Amino acid sequence: MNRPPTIRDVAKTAGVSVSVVSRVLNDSGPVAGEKREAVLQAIESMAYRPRAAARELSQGRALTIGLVLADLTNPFFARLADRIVWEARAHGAQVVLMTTQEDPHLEAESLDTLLDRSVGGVIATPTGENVGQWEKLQDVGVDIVFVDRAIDGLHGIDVVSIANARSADTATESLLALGHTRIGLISGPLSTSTGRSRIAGYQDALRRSGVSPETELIRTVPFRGDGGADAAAALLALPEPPTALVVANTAQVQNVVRRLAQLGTSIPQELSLIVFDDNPWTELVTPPLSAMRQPIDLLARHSVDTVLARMQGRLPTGPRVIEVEAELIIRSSCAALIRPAHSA
Amino acid sequence: MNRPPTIRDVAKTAGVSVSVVSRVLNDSGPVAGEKREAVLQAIESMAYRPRAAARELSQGRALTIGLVLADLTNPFFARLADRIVWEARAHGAQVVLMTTQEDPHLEAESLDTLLDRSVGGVIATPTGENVGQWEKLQDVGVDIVFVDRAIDGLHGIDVVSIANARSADTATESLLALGHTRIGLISGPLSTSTGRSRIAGYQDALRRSGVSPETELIRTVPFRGDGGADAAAALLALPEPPTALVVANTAQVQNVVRRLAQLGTSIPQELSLIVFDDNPWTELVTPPLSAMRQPIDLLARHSVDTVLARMQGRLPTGPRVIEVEAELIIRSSCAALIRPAHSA
DNA sequence: TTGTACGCGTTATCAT
DNA sequence: ATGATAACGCGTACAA
Repeated sequence: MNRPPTIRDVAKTAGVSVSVVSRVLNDSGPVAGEKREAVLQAIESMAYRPRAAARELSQGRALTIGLVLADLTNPFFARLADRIVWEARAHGAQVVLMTTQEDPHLEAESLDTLLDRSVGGVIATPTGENVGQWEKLQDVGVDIVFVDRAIDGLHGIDVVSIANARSADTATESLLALGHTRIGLISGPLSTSTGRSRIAGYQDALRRSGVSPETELIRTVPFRGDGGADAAAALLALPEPPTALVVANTAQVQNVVRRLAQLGTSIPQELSLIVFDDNPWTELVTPPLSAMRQPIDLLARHSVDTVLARMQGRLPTGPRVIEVEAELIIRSSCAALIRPAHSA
Repeated sequence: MNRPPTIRDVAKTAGVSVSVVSRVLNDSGPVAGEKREAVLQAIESMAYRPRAAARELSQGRALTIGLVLADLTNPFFARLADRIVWEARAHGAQVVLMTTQEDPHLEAESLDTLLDRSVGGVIATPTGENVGQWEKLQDVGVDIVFVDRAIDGLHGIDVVSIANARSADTATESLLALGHTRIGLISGPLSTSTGRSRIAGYQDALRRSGVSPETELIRTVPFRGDGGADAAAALLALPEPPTALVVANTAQVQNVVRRLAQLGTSIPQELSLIVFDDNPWTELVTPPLSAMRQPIDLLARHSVDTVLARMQGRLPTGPRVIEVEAELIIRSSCAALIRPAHSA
């Protein structure tokens, strides 16, 4: 139980004043060469480390990033968290992690807590609610970056995501190229830009091929719950079921795939399938699934870069919107349409 | 950019002194009923929230838990993190997350950082190195709980894990019951108690059935890298390959399964398989894999309970060791041995 | 370069 | 028994 040395201890043994020590620590002013040496020496020998709490208190802001994710059970978010922690560390920033479990109430609580902790910035996958809360955070100067999703009613917030419209377009197009015209789409809530963009991309691809999008083939489901699985089942139960399916709600991929497996739907014979987000297991299932691979490391890098840049005030005003490309990985879950669907 | 109210602001508008406010806040002393009301009122109306940094600074310790995990890419750790964050939140504690990527160097860095942040406690899956660092942490009064793994050379540290020996025993026994006698084992490093215990359990089960454990069938591999996959391949390349395999290195399950899939080893015909840790995808692959399910929520709950209890000094001295039971989930990756192996 | 006030919640001391 | 006051913890930043 040793009391760690303080900056004053260092100053004392180095024979200088605390300000000098602070100077060399943050390189925030001129220090005589020898004095600097003495200080470095003292720091080294005493194994001095500045206390984060003290720094935060005086600066009113911590070099800490609040990471507010939906849940770590989802491999996509888990890997995102892994990379974000990694990137943050590389920049000397810490990450305090919170999960919303897609529950706006929990999200609200988390935001309050982050306020208490006076974090400098937040990277989040918002639930879509709590607009007021987010604004309050902004109001006290916390920099916010939404990653993967953005929500309505909130302006001036940086967003890092994949090119959603283009990705959905690409996926849909590849299915069209195989002769499919009845292509189902399971996507995220319309309250998120992600959901809307993916639907738009899907529709664009369809129209380009002269296929008119049908409402019954588009299902938007919440990020959490059995919605995705149910939607898949419902689509298959349609009088004229789709011959191909795009699961563009990243959070629901697992549920949908599981349900499909339970239903014993033979893939790709009965149904061609493309899922959003490529996981280690997508190639382990039978058949290996074609997937839109999201460059998670890029999402992570850009989010961290953006928050940190904002925190250090080295970003122009006005929201920064970054889109990275997803890549279609072709495996064995898509087949050419043998028996074309009745085109009504 | 509003400056949040301080405790003195609250005291002022409530017409009392700061001590009174502090009293009601932490309920650390008697306060007259009406005054208390006034204070609560003021807090409410001003939306006052105490700054965490100030509290930490004065107390020298934060109600923050450092969570040091190997990596979140592994679904086991990801789900563990998810539950730990959840449990911590339920107790009003925050979690700062760091990953070691199984690299002792990164781990050392993380520990330093945690020291700076004066976290009250740490929950970790240690790499096995940095014994000195861990001791230093202990020395300054940070409470440490190892979860899932424990390491040698470090005493007086609380450990929460599954009953490793028994689990390996159970898995092995179920294979023996199917007639297998040449059962391979891929386990974690011998430097971890986890690795050793699982091997011991495996051997016990074997001996109980009159089968003498053969060294060539036991492979210990590091938590990271291709070791697990290579070990699996090596086992299958043996002159007399095993007819069943237990993958008891949780961190390597993914690698092993992937390699097995690449090798086209037909399961369970050529090889019966039991893996440690049950994931959403273990039942999605073909065939669905039998697995030892680890009660992740219990691991999380007990680790959080333990650190917090320690932090609040309400635990007797002497390390607390908690073991929870894992459960064998039978699916379709194990079959009775048709053509018994030559018993030499 | 140095001295010192400051930020803010906590707690010990003192007065009522 | 209550409430008020001041000192403390520690790094930062500005004035001297």
